[in-house]
Amino acid sequence: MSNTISIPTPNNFNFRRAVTGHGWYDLPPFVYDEAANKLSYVFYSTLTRKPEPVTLGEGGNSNLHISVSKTADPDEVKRVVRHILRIDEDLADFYSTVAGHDAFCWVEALNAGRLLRSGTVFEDLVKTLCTTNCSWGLTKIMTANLVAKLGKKVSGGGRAFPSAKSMASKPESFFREEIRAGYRSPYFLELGEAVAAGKLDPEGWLHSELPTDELKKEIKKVKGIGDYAAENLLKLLGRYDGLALDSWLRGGFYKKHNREKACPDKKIEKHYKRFGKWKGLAIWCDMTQSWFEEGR
DNA sequence: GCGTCCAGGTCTACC
DNA sequence: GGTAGACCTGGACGC
Repeated sequence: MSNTISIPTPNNFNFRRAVTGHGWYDLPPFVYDEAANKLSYVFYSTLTRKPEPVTLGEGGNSNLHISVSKTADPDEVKRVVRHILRIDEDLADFYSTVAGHDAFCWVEALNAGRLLRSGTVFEDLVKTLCTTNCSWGLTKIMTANLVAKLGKKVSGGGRAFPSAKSMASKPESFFREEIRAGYRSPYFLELGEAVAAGKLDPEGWLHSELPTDELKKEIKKVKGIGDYAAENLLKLLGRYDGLALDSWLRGGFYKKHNREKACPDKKIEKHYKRFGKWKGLAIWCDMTQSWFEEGR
């Protein structure tokens, strides 16, 4: 790497919180150096037709510094980085929605609410599938295996997330035995084949004009994607209408708002209903408040 | 070291 | 629409 690109960031943008406000930074090909506050990532360039490593860090004066290879296309790098860190996402309406609620007064002050996402919707979809019905530890194992065993290698080290084509080229047994995906194995293969054949276009969901309910139905057509997974992906697409309830969020809600007792999901829905289309982001901020208090 | 149990979200069959 | 059981893994636990 020898070129440095700078891009300006909004006033309410905090690099460390934009990276660590969501667990994705812990999944390859992301590598986060907490001490240096630098985030490395490898994306597959559609222009140079090869994996391009980037390293992001704060540059001062509201700028983000990006270290890239000499061969990388600067405009493509900027586009990918802006997408990953959601630099162009306008959270003003979210901040004004939560501003009137005492428990959320910290949210805007600490620039919370930017959820790190991958370079492509396909990558986020596969990673979301890796989060279903398993521990975070197993999610990391499956993601690491996918990158290590199927991702295109960078000459200087590191790998990109595998393409749909490379996933489609492997038998189901590969996902079962090498990725440790278990019963999800046929789902990975089916997804890779559908995207590689052009029958499914996850990237199109990013700018879909479908109402969220309709888009959720489309996303749920992917085998292995249910309510939680679809709503989680919708959050990464910038739609926060759904809570994406999983056991971790439910447990956090019981602890914080229900005297550590389990309750029906409807009660959780009712609690966040006041935040309207932002309720999915509101519950995420509410449940991760301690992360910010710990200095993330 | 081995066996057992559990958590985790979705699918399918069934009512 | 709601429910039960199966799916599969890693980790915790007891022996």
